[in-house]
Amino acid sequence: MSKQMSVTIKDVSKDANVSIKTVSRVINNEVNVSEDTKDKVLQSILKLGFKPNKNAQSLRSKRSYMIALLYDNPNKHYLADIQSGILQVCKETGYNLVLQECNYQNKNLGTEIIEFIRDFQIDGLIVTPPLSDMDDLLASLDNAKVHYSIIAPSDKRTSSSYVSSNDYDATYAMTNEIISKGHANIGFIKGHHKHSASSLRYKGFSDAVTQKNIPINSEWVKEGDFSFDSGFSAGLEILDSPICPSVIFASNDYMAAGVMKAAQMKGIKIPSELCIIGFDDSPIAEQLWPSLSTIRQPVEEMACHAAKILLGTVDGLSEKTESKEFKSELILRESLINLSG
Amino acid sequence: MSKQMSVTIKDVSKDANVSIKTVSRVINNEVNVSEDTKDKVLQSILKLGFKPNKNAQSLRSKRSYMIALLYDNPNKHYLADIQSGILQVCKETGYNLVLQECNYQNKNLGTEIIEFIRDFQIDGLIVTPPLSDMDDLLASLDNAKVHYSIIAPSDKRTSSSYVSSNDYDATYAMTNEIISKGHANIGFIKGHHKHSASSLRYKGFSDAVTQKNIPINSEWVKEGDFSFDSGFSAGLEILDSPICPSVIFASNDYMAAGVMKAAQMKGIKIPSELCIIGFDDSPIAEQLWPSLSTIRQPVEEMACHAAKILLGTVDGLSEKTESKEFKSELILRESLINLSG
DNA sequence: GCTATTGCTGATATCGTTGTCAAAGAACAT
DNA sequence: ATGTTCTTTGACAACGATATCAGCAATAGC
Repeated sequence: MSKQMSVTIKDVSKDANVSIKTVSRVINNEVNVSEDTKDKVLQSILKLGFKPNKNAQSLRSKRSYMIALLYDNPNKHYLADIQSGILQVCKETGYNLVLQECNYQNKNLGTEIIEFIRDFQIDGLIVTPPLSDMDDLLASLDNAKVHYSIIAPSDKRTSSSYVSSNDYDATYAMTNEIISKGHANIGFIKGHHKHSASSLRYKGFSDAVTQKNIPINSEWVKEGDFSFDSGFSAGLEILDSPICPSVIFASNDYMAAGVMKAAQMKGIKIPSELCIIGFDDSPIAEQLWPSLSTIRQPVEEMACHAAKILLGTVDGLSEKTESKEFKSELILRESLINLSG
Repeated sequence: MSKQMSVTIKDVSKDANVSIKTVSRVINNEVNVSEDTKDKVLQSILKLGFKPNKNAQSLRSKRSYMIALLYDNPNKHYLADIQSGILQVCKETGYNLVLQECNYQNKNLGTEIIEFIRDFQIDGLIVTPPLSDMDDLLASLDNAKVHYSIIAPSDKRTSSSYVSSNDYDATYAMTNEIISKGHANIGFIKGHHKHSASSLRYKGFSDAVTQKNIPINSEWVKEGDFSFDSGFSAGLEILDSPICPSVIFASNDYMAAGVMKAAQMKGIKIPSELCIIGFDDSPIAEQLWPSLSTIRQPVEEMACHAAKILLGTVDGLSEKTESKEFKSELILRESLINLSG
């Protein structure tokens, strides 16, 4: 059980009385190995507890069984969800996940990533927002023939694999929900301008109100950056307007939480005097009081799928998985009620 | 610039007109290379843009330049902070970080981890709570001569490297702060019983009140598991008592947030009718209204230090870094005020 | 002046796999 | 019986680095 030196392919080949190449064939599930020898080899592998040395495999076959996650500082819960989604798939397939924090303002990002991939023979990448929309980065990757899959790119690319969510449809639907509750004075806080989701979410909102002939009051539309603080200050500004909206729809839950704090500090009662809507269904949504109406995205599932796509292309063996758009779900909680006035 | 094939040590040796071993010597900063040849080789390396192949290095030298983070599902912000701390050091030193999610109830954890390390030739581990206190796991690691450093173990081990925080002192100090504000009816919500921090924090609290001759009302002491929900239900229970405490001290901010929601739902005003204290200074502490008094631990810094310790032992070259206890800081915000009644 | 030590260098084996290619044997067609 | 194809197998090179060890100067010690 507690062997000091690890068992190599050579030991197996001796034990099974075949050549090392044949053992290699069995390990890699190659064709043209007779059932008999295959069994024999598998027996020996089991008996000796042989595990192929990944570094030797990588060196020879130029594959590392490692994929990397590229991210730039999105919110931590989002990142954590992404990670667990990917790790699930990794666990099943024997791959490992390496983290690579990036700075999207870094001019040499493409070059550095490619260097990193070469250094460690990384088999593939999963790219998360806001990197998902950096065309030059993606072009570099394409150029270097790096396998990757993208989470939530702004435009559905035909060239590469991605998973996306229906941000537009979701905000559109939520806006109609708000309107159906009798609200007509609606504020909106946009997300970080570099994230493609920001414009999609705003468009879903603005299309919905426009179609119902509700005017957009520009005083009630602010731009944040998805952080609590930006939501807080945007909230303060909006609530300083001569006339306040009866709803503020923030592009994510953290900004919504910021708005809630701003309102509470000003003594504005939620939801009776002001309704608040978020996006993402972060844990905080349920933890606030009153709890936050929001839109749930299956982030973990999306990441899971992105990993499957990636490994499908990397690992010829597993079946190919297709790009997919995930559907969001409206979560109605205490922070949105019928207009009382 | 866009070489198709990568440059190998052989190419460098040809270009510099020395043996490959000499190039290897230069790469690894070995002694006994004359300045002249060293310069020559460095020139060639620069000129050709040579980067050693990590897999070949690993295969031969049994080092992977990868360290792994072992964790079991602590809260996501905590984990994210830990990750960024480690990644900082990794970036400086050229190491990479691999994630390894564990289940502390897994009977074979030790064996599996060691297998994982062997498979990928992982150079070292950073162990986070609650795994930090699993003696059998640590024993397996010791036994297999795995390098590791521990974040926040319960007892300061002499054998291995660790970073710890002064949980006991911090809760002790905070409790005195509470008492000095005139409070004598104090509730406490313990953390997950498997986390060593839980007992330390409780002990800091109980010692402080006992020393001031303040009795502990067992109805006001509940056990949670560090989650929002557990704090919420513990909060509800405590606030259902015939007499309510004037302060509830929760062992982390999430549970404190749960208590806050429970109080708000019951119409109890914070902080005038109930003060709430948390621990960790999670982002949520500042986002709540009223904002939460809490204790700040330099988690990221601690992780940073743990990584330095680990790499110090793994990588003989860099200087050794010592185990260290980090000091926490009391953060006093709106949720704690002088007893008004 | 002769041996011992030290500093620097290179030829070659080696790590543990996979890739190449050729050969042996079975199956089939002529 | 002979040639052709297909399946199964193994010998050996290769991946790109480090380790070992030996060799050759140059210096030190006596």
